[in-house]
Amino acid sequence: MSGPQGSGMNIGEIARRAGVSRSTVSYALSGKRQVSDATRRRIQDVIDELGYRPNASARALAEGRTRTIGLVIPPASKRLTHMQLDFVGSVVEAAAQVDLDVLLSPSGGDHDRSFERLVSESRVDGVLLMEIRIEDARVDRLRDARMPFVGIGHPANDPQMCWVDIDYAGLIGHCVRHLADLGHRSIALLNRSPELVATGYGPSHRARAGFVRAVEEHGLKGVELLCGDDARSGQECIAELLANDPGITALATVNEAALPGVQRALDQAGRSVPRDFSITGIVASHWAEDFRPALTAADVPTADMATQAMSLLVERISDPTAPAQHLLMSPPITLRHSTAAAPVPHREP
Amino acid sequence: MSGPQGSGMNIGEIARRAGVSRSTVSYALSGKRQVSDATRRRIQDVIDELGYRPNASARALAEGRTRTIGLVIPPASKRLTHMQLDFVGSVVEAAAQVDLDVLLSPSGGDHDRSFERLVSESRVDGVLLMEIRIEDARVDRLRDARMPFVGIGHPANDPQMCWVDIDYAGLIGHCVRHLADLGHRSIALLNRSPELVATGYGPSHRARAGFVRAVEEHGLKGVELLCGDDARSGQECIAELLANDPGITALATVNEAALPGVQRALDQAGRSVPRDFSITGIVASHWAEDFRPALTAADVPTADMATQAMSLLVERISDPTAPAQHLLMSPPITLRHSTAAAPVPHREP
DNA sequence: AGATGTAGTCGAACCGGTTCGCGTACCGTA
DNA sequence: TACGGTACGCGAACCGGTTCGACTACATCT
Repeated sequence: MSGPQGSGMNIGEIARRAGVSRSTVSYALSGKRQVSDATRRRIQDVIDELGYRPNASARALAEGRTRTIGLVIPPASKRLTHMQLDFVGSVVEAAAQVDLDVLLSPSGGDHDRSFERLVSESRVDGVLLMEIRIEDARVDRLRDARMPFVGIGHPANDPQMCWVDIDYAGLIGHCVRHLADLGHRSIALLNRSPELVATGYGPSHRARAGFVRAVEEHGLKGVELLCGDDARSGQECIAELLANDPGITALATVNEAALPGVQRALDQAGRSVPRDFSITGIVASHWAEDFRPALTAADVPTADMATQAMSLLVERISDPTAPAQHLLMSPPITLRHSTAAAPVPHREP
Repeated sequence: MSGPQGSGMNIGEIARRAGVSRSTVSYALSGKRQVSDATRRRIQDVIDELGYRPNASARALAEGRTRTIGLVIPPASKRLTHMQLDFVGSVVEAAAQVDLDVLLSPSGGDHDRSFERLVSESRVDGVLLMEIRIEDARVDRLRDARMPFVGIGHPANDPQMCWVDIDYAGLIGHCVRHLADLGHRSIALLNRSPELVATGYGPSHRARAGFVRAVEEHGLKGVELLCGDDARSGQECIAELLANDPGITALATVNEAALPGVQRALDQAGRSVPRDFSITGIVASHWAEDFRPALTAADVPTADMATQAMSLLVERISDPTAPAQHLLMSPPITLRHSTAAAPVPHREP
């Protein structure tokens, strides 16, 4: 019934009460050797009666694995985006599916105590690394320590590393093409904050690259906006855009948190979506559906990514020498109601 | 330099290379007994050279504590609110401050494997329990297992339990008084989702109680709205409210996630804030500042709460017999720009 | 000089599991 | 009846730390 905290509740005690040796109890529990039905039942009865659960630390010490993985998240000071939050939730759920626990480590800087504990004290069997920068010292640190890990996102060209990522460049390319097909000639990219971009945040750089390339390919005019990850910044950014570049008729965004502000700025400028202005981008699906009108966008499949990353990690833990795998996900653009044909240009008479 | 994963890197190896016994290395590291400067230096040199870090499981087993706490969060399926997210971040940060790691356990239901592991396998030294319901089996389970824990939120009257919470009833009372002082006579409470309220979610019930009481005290008309935790629901809710009860001139909210929708509904109805309609409530500060106009609201001090909860937990871990403490936080209402004097009633001639 | 104290170190036991090698009882078979 | 195989269980070693008691060498006090 109750927990094993207080009293001397351990495998030896179970063994004593069941009249067998400690090893027999262990085997009865793990099934790694045969134990007679009668004995097993007797042991099980004692266990059920006392509510015994094996001590995790002792087991980890003996087995040489902790049944725990580390999840390295951006530090709390930089507020997590909703997408990241979703991802954390999905990871925890995916881990629970395979009976793994998740240890959280907030680490942006490189010489982080919590991160160091993770890699060097055998606290976890493997690590999921979020918000990887294009040059990222933590990747080297993990490799150095021979700690199995999978990146959520990927650094610059590193074929030995295992990761799952979203194809920001390709997806933004699709968004641009979609807008071009609708007749838009001048469009903007709403990117993340200048600080984040400056640290070499992969998705921002790749979104930019995809944008520049696609804009060129379709012969469009393109403007990139660096915008803080909050509604206020979004409002300011878009207000400024509309003032300076009134010819812009569409927006592709990778900055979800700014969306409420985008909406306000458009409202204030009297631009109605999608009649006067189209919006699309890469957005977690519930944000897309929270927007009015619902956003036509590439829905980030956070749950999928988490599951994939987890199974990659599990595989990597069981066989660290296996060849590295990369998964570049490219979810389709879901058509909703925020994009439409470009407005007919207002010609001066 | 590198980590201790691969090779036989343990305290015995350090001892051998430094030419001392294992216990001496242990004492040199912990400082629990005197070790001569010369020896200590020699040991430290070896450690630095090899990059040794003690194995966490072994240490936990020997010391009888894991230096890890569990954070029980609502399951991922129910999307976490921004406030909860903030809180998770703050907790992790507060834990890092005192060199504790955080193990995440998503658990809403009662017979959760991950939760059970937490309480019964000695995986953590203590637990922080989020989203406590008014009747909550997990509280009993933790007490049963003699696991030190602190609630974020509190169940019905339970003086032995240790918790930190926000004074929803009192704060909503303050909000109502603030609105009454401004001359509003008909106001609404924007509460959380019907499902959540049905499960006996404390804050919702206490907010309701505080609202009902204050409305009565000030002789106002009050309407309670149960509203899903997302912008869409917020929009529908408020649209309906404005249609059915056009006399309502102000809103107190405990539902942050619905705010963007609230804004849209008011815009569509042509009500301008704060001229035609006032809004206040209990809101994480950055949401309050993301709103336009910025919200006059009681800012939830998530970082504070996390720090307080953490220190309570640390204390409880070191002395489980200490008397239980409760902390009912009541942050002041920050005056911003979303409330103003009630509009002059439109009299029919 | 002998008694006393103290700083520094060692060896062994312990934390609570897992795993390996071996012994024994019982089975069927030659 | 002797033999080999199998099913079952035991004891001991091990995982990598911490901690306690004891021992040594040397300084101090009387």
